[in-house]
Amino acid sequence: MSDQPPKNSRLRDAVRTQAEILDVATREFAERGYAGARVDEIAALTRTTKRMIYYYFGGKEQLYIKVLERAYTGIREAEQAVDVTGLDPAEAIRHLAQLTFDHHTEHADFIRLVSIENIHRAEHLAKSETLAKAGTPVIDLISGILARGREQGVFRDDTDAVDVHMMISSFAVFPVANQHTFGTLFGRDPLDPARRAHYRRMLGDMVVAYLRTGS
Amino acid sequence: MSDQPPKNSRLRDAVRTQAEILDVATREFAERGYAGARVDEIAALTRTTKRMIYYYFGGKEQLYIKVLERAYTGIREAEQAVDVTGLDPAEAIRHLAQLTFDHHTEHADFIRLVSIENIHRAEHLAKSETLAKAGTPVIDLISGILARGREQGVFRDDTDAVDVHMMISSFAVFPVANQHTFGTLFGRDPLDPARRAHYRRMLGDMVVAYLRTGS
DNA sequence: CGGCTAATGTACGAACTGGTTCGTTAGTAG
DNA sequence: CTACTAACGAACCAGTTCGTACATTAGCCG
Repeated sequence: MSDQPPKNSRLRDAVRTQAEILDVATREFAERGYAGARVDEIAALTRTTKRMIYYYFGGKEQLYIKVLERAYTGIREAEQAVDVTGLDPAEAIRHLAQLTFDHHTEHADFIRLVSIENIHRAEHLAKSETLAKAGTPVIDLISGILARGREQGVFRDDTDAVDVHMMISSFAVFPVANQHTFGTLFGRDPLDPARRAHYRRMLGDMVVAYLRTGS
Repeated sequence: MSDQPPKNSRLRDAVRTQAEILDVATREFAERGYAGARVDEIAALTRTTKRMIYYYFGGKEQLYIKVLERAYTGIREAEQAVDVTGLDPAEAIRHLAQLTFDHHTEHADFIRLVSIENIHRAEHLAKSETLAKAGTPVIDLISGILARGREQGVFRDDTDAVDVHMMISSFAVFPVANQHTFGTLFGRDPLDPARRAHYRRMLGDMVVAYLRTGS
């Protein structure tokens, strides 16, 4: 039981300070949008000062881009971890769709950042070198599933992987992205646990039913 | 060919001034978000001055709420104009879905405002008396179609009108709401005319295929 | 045609906000 | 132990932004 100082006992720790700024900034940008986010507010919620944001990131915009990059990295990693070996095509696409649904409904901040970025016509996304060249593993995965489905004659063949990904994403994103307007107008919280489970099944059924329909 | 002064020759016209402010404000808010929109900019794009925005609307937030109300009124009216008499249930739901798709892809400003409003957790929507109590005609329409479909034994019965509306909306909203991030990441503009027609058909097929699947 | 009021324009100010300047200190290499 | 540098903090600044006070006038009503 020695009293060794824990790693973060260092008063000055570049890595930790940067990580803390990114964490707080992610919340702030997701919460208030790019224009609505306040650099001073981010600094205040950190153990450090505004000075360090400019020291490490250069400015509000560069910080926002880093936040975006980190958020997208999260979903890329989740996608790469998906394994559908041993599943028949219908089971495979359902599995992938429902994992996508789970990921989105569990990462509202990410969805909010994407919405915000679309309001800005993806101008920051375009500026990011990391994200521009990063591949999209999920497309390859879907391509493989679709190919198998067609070989076996169980899937239609007039829709490609990107289209199917869009179909899945649409239904996985909507309850999160439009939770509040939808909830207000229809008096029904789309993320209520029971409803969420129902939508999860709906999504799987929907994608499989669509793909099985003759073209 | 008399030289009668046209109606808008009046230098002072309350109705016209208010309408012009609302038009410009809609564009500005949809373009830059609530926090990003500038009252001075809205005024500058109008034939009148900032003074009048405060005179007629009271402030930035009330103006934004009016903009929201007008945008929602547009889609309400479109929904009320939908007529599916004479169509069998599958045809009817496909028709409605594709009209929804058309409306959304043609009204990007509305979709952007909805995204923005969700970032703000629908707090302005909640403040609007007009919108809070306004009904949602489309739900009744869908209810009727679903009921007929079930009577005829062609539709599953574990999904209600609001759920089906959400399914339709998801796929109709996504290409517009996420046009830029999706386009950037997958190198494919989801609103490209050819693609748009393909997605329109996909949506119809998808909803019908889903509803026909046994529960 | 006189006067009353809705409608309008100008100029300004207080608070906010992104970014910077200047100086300080913790940690470590030698 | 010393000296050097990466890491840091406080105060400040210039430009912006929502909102308002004050002055003015178009258009209508009797």
